[in-house]
Amino acid sequence: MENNTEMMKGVLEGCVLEIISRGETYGYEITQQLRELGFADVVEGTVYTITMRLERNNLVDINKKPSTKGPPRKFYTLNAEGVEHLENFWEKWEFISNKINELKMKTNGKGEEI
Amino acid sequence: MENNTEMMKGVLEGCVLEIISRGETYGYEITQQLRELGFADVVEGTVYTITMRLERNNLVDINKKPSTKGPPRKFYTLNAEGVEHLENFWEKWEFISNKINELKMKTNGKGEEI
DNA sequence: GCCACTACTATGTTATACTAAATACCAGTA
DNA sequence: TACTGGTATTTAGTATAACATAGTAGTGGC
Repeated sequence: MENNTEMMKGVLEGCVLEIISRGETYGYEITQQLRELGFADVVEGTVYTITMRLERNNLVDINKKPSTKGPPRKFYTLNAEGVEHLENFWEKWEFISNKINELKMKTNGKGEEI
Repeated sequence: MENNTEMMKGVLEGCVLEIISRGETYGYEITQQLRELGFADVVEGTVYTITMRLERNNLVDINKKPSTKGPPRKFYTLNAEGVEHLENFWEKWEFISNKINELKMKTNGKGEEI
């Protein structure tokens, strides 16, 4: 699929939060998980700007650990605020995706259902 | 619901295309329809920037008609390219919203389903 | 005349994802 | 040793889209 970047705005950060919520992880691994999940062309730079933002907004705790495969990793876990933020994200997602699916389902005329 | 504007990026234009596809309509009416659909805080300025963009990208035909209630209205209909663009939008939406819902449904661990 | 509603336009701001490049650590190998 | 490739983070700059806000204009009712 071609260029989805605009449609990813506002949701990619939520996806990263969700991934972190499942267990301590770090930027490089998050990128790979996103790719496995089907967001094939998400690149590292994008994920790092998000994790940096999460740091700046105090939604994560940080834990630096050495790696046997390269430079040290910065592991993230969600703090209380992060968890709240994530719940909030899913509520927003539910709300908006429902609205859009409603719009999609409705037929012609001026609003009658199928 | 508070601030969803980032999450609307990339989808609002698609919603406007969808509304136009259901019959000739104009900016002010599109705004009201979006509000009725639940996108309560979409303002006129936003819709007009979208319709201007649709014009610029040649996705719509334009038909100016007088109104008994105010200044003339610019009625839009989708042209062939606009229809194609709309179909494309819904494909992207299906793709991305499915991915996100998959992510939402999966539990902890490293990828096992519930 | 004044106000409310209808209707469009234009300017500047902000947030977010992307591009691209630089840096760094380690292991294997020629 | 030097080189390559995979792992891992940082940062500077760009593009895009939605938003806020203000301005312009036409109509009808008080």
